[in-house]
Amino acid sequence: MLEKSHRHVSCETCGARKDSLFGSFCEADSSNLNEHKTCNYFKKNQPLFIEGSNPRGVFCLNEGKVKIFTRGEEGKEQIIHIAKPGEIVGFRAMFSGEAYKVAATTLEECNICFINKADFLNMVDTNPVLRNGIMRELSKELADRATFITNMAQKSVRERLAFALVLLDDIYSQEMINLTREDLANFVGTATETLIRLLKEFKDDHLIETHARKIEILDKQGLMNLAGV
Amino acid sequence: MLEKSHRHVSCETCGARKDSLFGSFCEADSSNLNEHKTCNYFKKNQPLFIEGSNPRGVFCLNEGKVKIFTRGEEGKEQIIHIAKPGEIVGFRAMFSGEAYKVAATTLEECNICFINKADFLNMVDTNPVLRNGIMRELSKELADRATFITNMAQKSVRERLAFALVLLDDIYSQEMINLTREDLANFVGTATETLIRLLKEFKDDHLIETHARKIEILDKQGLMNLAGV
DNA sequence: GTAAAAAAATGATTTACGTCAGCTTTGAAA
DNA sequence: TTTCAAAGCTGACGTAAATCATTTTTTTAC
Repeated sequence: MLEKSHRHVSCETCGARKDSLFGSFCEADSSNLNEHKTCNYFKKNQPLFIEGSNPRGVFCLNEGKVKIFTRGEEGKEQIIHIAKPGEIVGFRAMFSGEAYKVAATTLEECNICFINKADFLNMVDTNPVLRNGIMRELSKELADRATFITNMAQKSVRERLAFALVLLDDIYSQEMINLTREDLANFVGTATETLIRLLKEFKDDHLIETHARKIEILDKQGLMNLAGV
Repeated sequence: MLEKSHRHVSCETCGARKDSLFGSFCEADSSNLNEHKTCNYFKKNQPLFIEGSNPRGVFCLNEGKVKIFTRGEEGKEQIIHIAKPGEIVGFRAMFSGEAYKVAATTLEECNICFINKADFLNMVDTNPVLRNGIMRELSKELADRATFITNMAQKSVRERLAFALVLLDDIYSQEMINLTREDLANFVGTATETLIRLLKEFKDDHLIETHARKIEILDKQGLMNLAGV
């Protein structure tokens, strides 16, 4: 499935681009973008960047998913976001002038384009539509994270898991959710054992079904009710 | 103390401006800003804006502090940030094109300037230094919130309280921390009773002293160690 | 296809923290 | 200065969820 896409993808014809911040690009912009990007294959569990390193450019997901996470004291991951094709990863640190505070690692085999810092910043500087898109994106994410914080503070693990499954169902759209139990626990913010026990309860309640690692959502509305959304 | 500042403040001479996103403004910019702002007095516990309302402009804090919060299911507040003089509040929603996802309420008597949306956006559009400052600010806050989420997920209430007190000590600089126990609990993400019990433990350990509502930090390094920072 | 390693699952136990209920202190307004 | 509601504090108690230990299943790599 990745076989076919494990090659150079042109921005002009990239299906993922249309959903991205570059979606509004005219032909000239797209072709310019295409000349300034490189196209790379990443295998599963391969880091795009790690905490503390200096940003050299941005990553544009063409195929596959990427987890964005920080590490707590004992190195335990807290997954902040899971990025899907069309998303641009790593652009926040372009503007802060600081090293990465988060890390990004592939969750599956991925096809990812890279645009170096100078080229990207130049595009942002000269393209008001892109710039506004980025500011809108930054603002929306800020609001999302406020909700995330509130959920962590006030909801039970059961409610947060239900909420996470609903979010993941959108991210994985037609596919089934395919994360290790540990990654899922690190997204929900709980212990792996607790997560597994709750998944079983959700199965008993016919909200989900599991196929080995994969999770199938049977009753999305039921999960939303449980999550209090 | 507020008496003297409860009047029109000029941007050209505003002490708080120098620490703000408008800090780099030249004389012409400052005077332009001054003409486009209104200066308002807010009493304690007065909302600047509430969740779900539509943004009409931004608020520039000249004196006093403001809490930024969301509400969970039963209306319980989760404080995301406490803004101090020099900070500009409410500018994120300017770019997202959505209603406020958070609310802002004064924590004390405040002197706050208001710049309406069109004027502010015009400044952002025409002033690259301001714009870059805003993008930097948005990015940094995004990183801060990732840390916040991780703390909520992985740290104990005791650790989070220690961390919060260290943060608040910076925000309140020379003054003592002066928040209701409930607000402090809503910042740490815990129950008021639990917060009070932990404050007592911190007192017993000579990390803090309380003077009625006010909290004095005795051993900041000790708190940082406890917080794991 | 098989072996080894990694991940998932289950059980037993502990505890940090939330909730409820009642009492005391504080500070704003009359 | 007095009053009274709001805020602060304390104790008793229950439970959600973490931790640790072990077994079973799945995945990976040869």
